[in-house]
Amino acid sequence: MVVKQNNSKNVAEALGFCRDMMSKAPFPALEGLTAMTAPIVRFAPSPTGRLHVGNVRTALVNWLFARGQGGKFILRIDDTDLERSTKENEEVLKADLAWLGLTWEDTFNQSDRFGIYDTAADKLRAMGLLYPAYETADELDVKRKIAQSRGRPPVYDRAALSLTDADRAKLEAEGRKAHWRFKLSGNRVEWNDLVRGPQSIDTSSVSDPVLIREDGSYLYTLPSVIDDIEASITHVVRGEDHVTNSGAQIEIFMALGGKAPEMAHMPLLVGADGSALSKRIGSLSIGELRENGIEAMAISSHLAKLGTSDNIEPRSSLAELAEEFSFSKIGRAPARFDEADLDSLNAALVHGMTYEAVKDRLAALDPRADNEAFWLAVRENCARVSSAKPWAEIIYGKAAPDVADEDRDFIAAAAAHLPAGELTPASWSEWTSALKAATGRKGKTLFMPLRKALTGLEHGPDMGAVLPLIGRARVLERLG
RNA sequence: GGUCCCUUCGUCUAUCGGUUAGGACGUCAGGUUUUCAACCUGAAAAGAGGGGUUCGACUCCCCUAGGGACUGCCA
Repeated sequence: MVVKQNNSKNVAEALGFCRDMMSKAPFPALEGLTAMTAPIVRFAPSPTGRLHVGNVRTALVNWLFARGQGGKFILRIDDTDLERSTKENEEVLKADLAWLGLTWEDTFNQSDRFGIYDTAADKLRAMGLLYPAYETADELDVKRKIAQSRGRPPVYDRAALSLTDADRAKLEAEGRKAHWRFKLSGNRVEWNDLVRGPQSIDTSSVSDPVLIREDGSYLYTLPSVIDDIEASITHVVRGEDHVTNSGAQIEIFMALGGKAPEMAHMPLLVGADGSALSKRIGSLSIGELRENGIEAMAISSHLAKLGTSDNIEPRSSLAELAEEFSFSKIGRAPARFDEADLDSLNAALVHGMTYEAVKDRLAALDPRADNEAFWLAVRENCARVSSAKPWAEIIYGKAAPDVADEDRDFIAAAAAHLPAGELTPASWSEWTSALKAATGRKGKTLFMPLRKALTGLEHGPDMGAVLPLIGRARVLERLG
């Protein structure tokens, strides 16, 4: 990949012109235009921790959009912060995405590309768009506080712009190192956001973004733009916490000669209580969810539909979700993420899962559980696949027969009336009918003692299906 | 403080000036399953508040309240 430099100015201007026209055009025209080329999108996590629901939603929406349009999904590892990024986190992150089924066409690490960023930074310097500043973090902090106390917006005053060469030499001699800021145009930047509609950011109300730290390392902004240009990203889809950034980023896109991609900023998720999704839920990692027995498709289904005009219902494949995906279905208000809702969606999904879909996991749970009749009998009593495990023990292993004193004679009679031969799904009703005739018991008093004697529990899957699974030998043993 | 965004049943939402304000999840009731779950049927359940504009406002405008984002040498 190479930074495209040629004709940058003309192209940028032309695109800027188009962009203006488009932002004033009604939506259908824009959608028609963007739908013509297959999108290339990227998900760009920092490997500084585990994926959480907010991240996953962003990844998912990118993936669904790209795949729904026959496009490409690129995984970019934003590891420019060498301090906090680890290879372990990166591996876990990739494993989590793979578990979710969010496969990528291409992946790369920003940490492998510092040379490319250096080249682009030089180019910006040559254009006079990247300037050195020498304020320390503390000094900037003070400036901000003063501005605020005067009721002024805390925007960087560009003092560094009026530094002379001599001033700079002096500062450097004092041992100060420069950090580098991008010089914003001060114009209003406009774009037509795929979920928010026409947007504009007044870049005069925003500080010139620092692109390069004092230690020479890159902040998120510049590498992100460079990579988006080189990877030919057509759509940047992310959370609305990036809306303000977009102003500066679009200007950098233009400066570097790239066409700024289409943008879509989704409302953020909030917690069940309506507060910011930071602390508890924000830390709710996909790993925890997975360990809690939540299905990947339950997570995907919930996250894909939450905050959209579609009903929140389980889907069994990402392909279905991709087919149903549309930016136009996404609302603009923050949506509440409630783990309890995810749990019930998960249960609904599990109730309908086929034996084929769970076969391997059943085998891992308990080899005896790995048969279709068993799964079909117990799945509707399972809120998660792992809930099948105790049923395997109850059916195939040891159950603790629970027989009340007043039922002893009845249970003895039951043993005597068990239908002959191999037990089938029809055996249960034959058996209970015979017992009803023989003992005069009916209803709950007929049924419940049998269930408790055979399973030790007062609840559970349909006995008609369970009885043949327990089998004649164990039935007699438990009755006896 | 400033900028931007948002607000319809508990939750996710439909409505794009005229509707008995619809659906889904959840809840509750009934049915069914001789249990629970599942399933079926039904019910309760909403326009944040206040001003306008209009014959008519959930819908358009303003104010207030509440919520969110940004305002970083984080992403």
